[in-house]
Amino acid sequence: MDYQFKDIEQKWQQFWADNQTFKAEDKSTKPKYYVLDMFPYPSGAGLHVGHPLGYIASDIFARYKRLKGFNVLHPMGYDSFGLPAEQYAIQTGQHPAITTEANIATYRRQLDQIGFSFDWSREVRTSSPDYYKWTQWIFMQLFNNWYNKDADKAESITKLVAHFEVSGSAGLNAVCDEEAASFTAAEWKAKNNNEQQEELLKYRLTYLRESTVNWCPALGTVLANDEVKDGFSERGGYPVEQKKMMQWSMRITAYAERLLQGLDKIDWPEPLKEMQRNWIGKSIGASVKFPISPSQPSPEGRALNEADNKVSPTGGDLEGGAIEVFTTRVDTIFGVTFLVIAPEHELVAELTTPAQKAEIDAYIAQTKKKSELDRMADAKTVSGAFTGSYVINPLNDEKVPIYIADYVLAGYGTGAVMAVPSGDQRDFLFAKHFDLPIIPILDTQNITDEADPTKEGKYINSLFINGLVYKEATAAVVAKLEELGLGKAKVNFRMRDAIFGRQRYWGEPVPVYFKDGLPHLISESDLPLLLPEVDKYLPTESGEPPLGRAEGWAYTAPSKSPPVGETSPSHEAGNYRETADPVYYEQLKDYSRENRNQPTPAEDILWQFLRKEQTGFKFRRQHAIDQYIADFVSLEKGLVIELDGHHHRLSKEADDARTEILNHFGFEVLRFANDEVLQNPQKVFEKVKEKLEALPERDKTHFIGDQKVSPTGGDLEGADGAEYAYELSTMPGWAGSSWYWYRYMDAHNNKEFASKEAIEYWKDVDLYIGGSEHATGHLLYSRFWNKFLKDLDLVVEEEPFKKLINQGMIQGRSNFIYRVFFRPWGGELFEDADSVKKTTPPLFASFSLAQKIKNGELLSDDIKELITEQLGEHAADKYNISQVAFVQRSHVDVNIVQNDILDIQQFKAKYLREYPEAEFILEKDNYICGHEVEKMSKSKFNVVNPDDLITRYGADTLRMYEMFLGPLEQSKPWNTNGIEGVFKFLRKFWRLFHNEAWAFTVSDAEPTKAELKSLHKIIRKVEEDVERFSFNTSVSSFMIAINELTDLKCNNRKVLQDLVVVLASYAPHICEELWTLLGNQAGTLSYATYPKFNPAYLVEDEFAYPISINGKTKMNLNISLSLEPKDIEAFVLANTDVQRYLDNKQPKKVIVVKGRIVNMVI
RNA sequence: GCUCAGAUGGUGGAACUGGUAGACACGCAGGACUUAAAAUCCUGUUCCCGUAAACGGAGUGCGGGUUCGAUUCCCGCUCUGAGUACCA
Repeated sequence: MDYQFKDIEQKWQQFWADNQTFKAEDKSTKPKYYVLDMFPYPSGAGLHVGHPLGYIASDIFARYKRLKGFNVLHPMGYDSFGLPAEQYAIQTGQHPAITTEANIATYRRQLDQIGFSFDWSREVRTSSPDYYKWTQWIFMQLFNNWYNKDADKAESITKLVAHFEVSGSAGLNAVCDEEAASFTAAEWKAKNNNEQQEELLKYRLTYLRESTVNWCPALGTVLANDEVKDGFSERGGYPVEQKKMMQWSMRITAYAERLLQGLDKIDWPEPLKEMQRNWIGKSIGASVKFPISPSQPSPEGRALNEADNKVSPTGGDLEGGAIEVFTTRVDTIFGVTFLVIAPEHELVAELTTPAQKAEIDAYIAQTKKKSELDRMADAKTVSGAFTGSYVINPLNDEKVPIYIADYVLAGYGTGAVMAVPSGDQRDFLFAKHFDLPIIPILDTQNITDEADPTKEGKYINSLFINGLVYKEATAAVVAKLEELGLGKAKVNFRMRDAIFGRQRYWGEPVPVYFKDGLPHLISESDLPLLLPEVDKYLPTESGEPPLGRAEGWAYTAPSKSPPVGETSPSHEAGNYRETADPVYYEQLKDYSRENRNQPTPAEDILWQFLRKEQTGFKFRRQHAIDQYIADFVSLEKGLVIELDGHHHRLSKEADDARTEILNHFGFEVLRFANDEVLQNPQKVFEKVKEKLEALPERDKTHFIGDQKVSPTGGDLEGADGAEYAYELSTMPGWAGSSWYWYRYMDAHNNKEFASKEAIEYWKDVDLYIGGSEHATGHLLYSRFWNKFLKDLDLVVEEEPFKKLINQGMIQGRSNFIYRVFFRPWGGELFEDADSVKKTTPPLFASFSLAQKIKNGELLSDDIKELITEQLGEHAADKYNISQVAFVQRSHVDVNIVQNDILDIQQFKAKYLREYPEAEFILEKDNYICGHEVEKMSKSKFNVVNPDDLITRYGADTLRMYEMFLGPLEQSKPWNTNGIEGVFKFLRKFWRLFHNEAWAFTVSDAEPTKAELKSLHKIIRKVEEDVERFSFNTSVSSFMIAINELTDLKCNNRKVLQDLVVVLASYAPHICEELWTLLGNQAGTLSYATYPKFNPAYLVEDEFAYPISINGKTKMNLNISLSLEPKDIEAFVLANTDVQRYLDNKQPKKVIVVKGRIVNMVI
């Protein structure tokens, strides 16, 4: 029978599934090998032809390793939490779990038909409770640990508490928040539980802290740095802004050095390692404190500082009297002529003198207006402002002015730099602009036009380092600074802690509840904390994450009532603490602050009337009451004023519910429409005044201290089994993918994330294949979590992925058609030409004709001639051919184009409605399409679906063709054109086993020398190629081998049987079929033995030496390989043809490389 | 700007440690079979000069260098792609 790929492939896929052929053994005497693919997010679009590229490569490798006698773990699963399913849920109301389930089914079907050798018994899904139970469990371990720098590893929080109890914060070398306080053991013991918890939170490896985050309003969530590209969200491309919020973070910075060092020990692509190094961004330098010159720190400075309700961080006040900078060139300290601090620097207000205040305020206002993008675009213009204050250079006592400028970033180093205009180009430009001195500090420096950052030469103008060279000078300066107690050598990292919370629904719930505003872990026995059902997948009306909608989303304390904590810290007094529901307090505080900072125009106007007690009563705006944020409220009178049309306002019912609750808490609600306020604010103001006068004092009995009303209506007070609200954020997408490779080792364990034995057997991933887009996300976080788990002795390897390969991106190859228009004027087609489009029947010109029309080489008359010639006598009549011709290009579905030739029949059927009565002007009887390489996407009609190709050619052909396309790591455009060649090859291979009548026929004769040579060549070649991941070249070699054996008319059983094993990892279905036809037991091929290469079969006794003259090959001569160079030289020189080339002259020199070449110099 | 990767026929690409540049495949051209088309098979196919062949010349982004010999090593440059960016 001819090669019936469809039947064969279905048969074997069924067989593998039924027999669990690829199930890895948990224990084995064989050596282990772990081949892992980056598991996919199951998107609704299904797989396109680019997705399986890496999977095919890893599958070939896994199958090859099985043949080489390894116990191979080759699993697959789904990274099934994520945004698209949730966005879809928001639009349609369909639960993300249902969408995800459906998408996974599609993925599974598509993966199965490619014939992968995955061990599906170990499948994982990050969104399955069995799985995310352990993601939550690992989160809990992170919460329960801190980083001890002395031990250089994570240690239990109980150990930290023990340290505090014995010696307070003294002698502790920990990675922690900057605000961590110093205290003695006695002070520690004097703290109450909440205060202690608050302090411990500053050390935990996952912690809650107010931090500047990337907020994406369109997605309604924060994003990690690696999820933001150029100021836009990676998913969806929405704008991202900076914002302060209470957020969960992961203290990945604790591992910065280990993450950096580990890169040297793993076999990863260099560019990828480089990206991680840049991301970690280690710079070695020094920190220096510049004492503030005692002249005249502004007395109003402090009063003007709005952030009064914040505790000033240590060292951030004038008592210490110094500004700390970080520099990588401490040797240039004598060249410092000014200091620059970030506009957001905490000392700005205090340093600003009254005389400079206006200028500084204006500058700050100006920078605030600039978006991140503007700031980047503006990089070249110099801007800044003088504060009026000075610091003292500690090494030469010079008075140095302090400026603010936005080229200094608040988030890096200390947010302050010492400016050395002679050595740094930005400082140089700044100095020129503000006319500040520029002092050369090295005798080799040339600073006439620009800064010279050289380290060469000897120091000048630099007191005690004059005459020294760079290394000596740096050491001397650091030593001096240390002596003075004003500086020390310091290492800085660019990497920030990773933001961990997401204000979204479809993710792992954080196993945390809040008590007295502090996070507490739930009990381990309550894991998994299941994702609750919600009515909608949107934020609540008060702006809380979707989980805020879940009913009863609260933790029931397992035993007796927890001790009632102290009331809020004093600096919160006078705020809305007393009216807000304490459970939501922290969150509400953030949202209300955000709202205050972004008032709507109507709010702004109304506020002008209500502020400063103009009504006779004090009003607060964006004030939290219970779970809501009121637009304006008078607490004395209990009057809430609400404006409609604020961005988070939803429906009438919601408003009514809100009014009811507010009434319940003793508030009257007054509502105004935005337009009312905008059109007649005076009238609104009068109404407010009237109402205030009519109202009695508010009844405050609802809010007494921390005695609270539960958000769900139940009464918490003092009862056993009291309820505390759960965290409302969920975990980010990278949580589940940061440890999944361990779950595959022991996927069904319900006692541990994976058993000790399983981890000790499988250890780590030997080969990991995936895209480089995960360089600073998944791959960095995974290394971080792995190191953490290693510190806890839960895993055995420091690095999770020994070898990693990035498969290249498959780009799309779009095809274009060219529509011809005629109209009275020429040039491009604009939108206004719609009428022309509609009234003219579609006429398309083949590619090169279209080019000629575009270039004016083919005019209307020529076109008419072509139409008449190709379409008939009067065909041209329906076009306005007397007018000027021009063309418009549009995408055409690549699936109806083959080798750039358009299938006109299919086109007419497909585009019947869009282009009725379409006509085509052909070249050489074909319609040739234009082409271009673009991203593969639906909108470009260039998506090639693997299903179609499998239907047409089969999975084996697809697998081999994807490999044949080019080197695995290289990005390349998809082009289906060559696939026929691979298909022909497989047919030819099938043919070897069959006679003319397609009957299976093999001979049992002894193989000939030539047959064995071909066979062993390919045995060796595939071995070499697979080991170095050069899959494309082995496909070529297979073709060569089959071509040779076809020429030899080989149907020798021994040769063919080995050949089947060699090809089996590339084209498993056809090989399984032939393997059984050869008389082997079905299904044994996957665990057969790879044939042993025998070099004896490749030994030649002659070699066709290339004979070259002056390096140019002239001819070949067959010479016995037993001849030594001397004899070869004599033999070659004796040859008459050689003599002819030499013109009978004696060559100056003859080079003979045995088995390679003969070269003569004349 | 910085860092990294890359540049070879009409196309995808091969040439592994410096040793016959263009393997393998697509495409194209010609031919066989066929009433015809498809499919299949055969031959040719880097470019230039030459009627064809023999033969000759050029040739791996550009310019130089090392070498008997360079796609491969070194120096300088151009272009393309990726990452990153006032990081002190």
